[in-house]
Amino acid sequence: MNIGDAAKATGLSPKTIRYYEGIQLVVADRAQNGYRHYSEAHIHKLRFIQRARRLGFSIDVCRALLSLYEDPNRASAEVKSIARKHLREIEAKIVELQNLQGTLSHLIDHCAGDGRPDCPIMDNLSAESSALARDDRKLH
Amino acid sequence: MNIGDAAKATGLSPKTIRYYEGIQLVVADRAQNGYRHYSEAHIHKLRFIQRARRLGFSIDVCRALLSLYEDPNRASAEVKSIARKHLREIEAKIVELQNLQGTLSHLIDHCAGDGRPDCPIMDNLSAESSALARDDRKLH
DNA sequence: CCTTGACCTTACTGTAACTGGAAGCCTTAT
DNA sequence: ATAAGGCTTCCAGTTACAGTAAGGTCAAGG
Repeated sequence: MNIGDAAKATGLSPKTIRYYEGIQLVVADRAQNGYRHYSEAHIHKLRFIQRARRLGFSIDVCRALLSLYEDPNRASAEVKSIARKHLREIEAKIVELQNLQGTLSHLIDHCAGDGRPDCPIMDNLSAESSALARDDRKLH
Repeated sequence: MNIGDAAKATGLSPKTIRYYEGIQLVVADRAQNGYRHYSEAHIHKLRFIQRARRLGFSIDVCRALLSLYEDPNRASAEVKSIARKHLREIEAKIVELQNLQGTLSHLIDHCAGDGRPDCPIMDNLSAESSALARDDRKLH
């Protein structure tokens, strides 16, 4: 399998697959002409990584997961611990974004959105004290 | 005001303030000795940017907001539109993360987390068909 | 006067995870 | 023979900075 076929088989782009080789994540064999050659085992690894990336795991964590994947003596506790850490980070990010969402939608709701310059959003950013600046404090 | 004081006054680091000057966002005056000098107007701008960044606006959008901030003839509709676009992006990101959260916490719940290698998380990543791989499909 | 320490300056590198593009070789079909 | 498409490497760009090095400046103290 050449890189183009490997790309189709894994849902990754050839660019990405080359990048993964560059960082020693999945290193292909080479044909006589210099072309990369991918076996089924390579494809499995790449697919594994693609799925892990889709779940938001960083490349470094993918590397760790991949080595656990290939370790028949792994403890599922280790995998679970990695996943839990990732989950906590995702949850923290969600909370952070929800706070932004609350503040922003509140400001947007109070902006006339017409041709005049007066704008609570701007007032908030410039932090002139205003009714909305005060409201914003309540959001915390 | 030197850059250190400006940093304290705005909550930004000197590095960040220099970076903002490098990208022509807020350009300071210079003293005879080459030191940057910040007026109250500079501080206001920097504070404005700091708040906008805290709300998650990109530097490019901050630039646009800043120019609206300084335009006495601005229409609040324009500000509102920018903010709404940003809010939509935040909301999309929240949904995306919540999907990850759902999938991950589901997988984690079904992982024994003991010393044995069997692990639904790994099964999901390697996409061998399993009860949990099937469960995962239901999550969509 | 000299030193010390706290500032300030520029410039370069590194970060995450790729994507895009240039220049050129290989293969296959017409 | 040539054109199309795929492959190769290498370099640059993305975001928004932070770290570090090498060196100039300033105020205070001995």
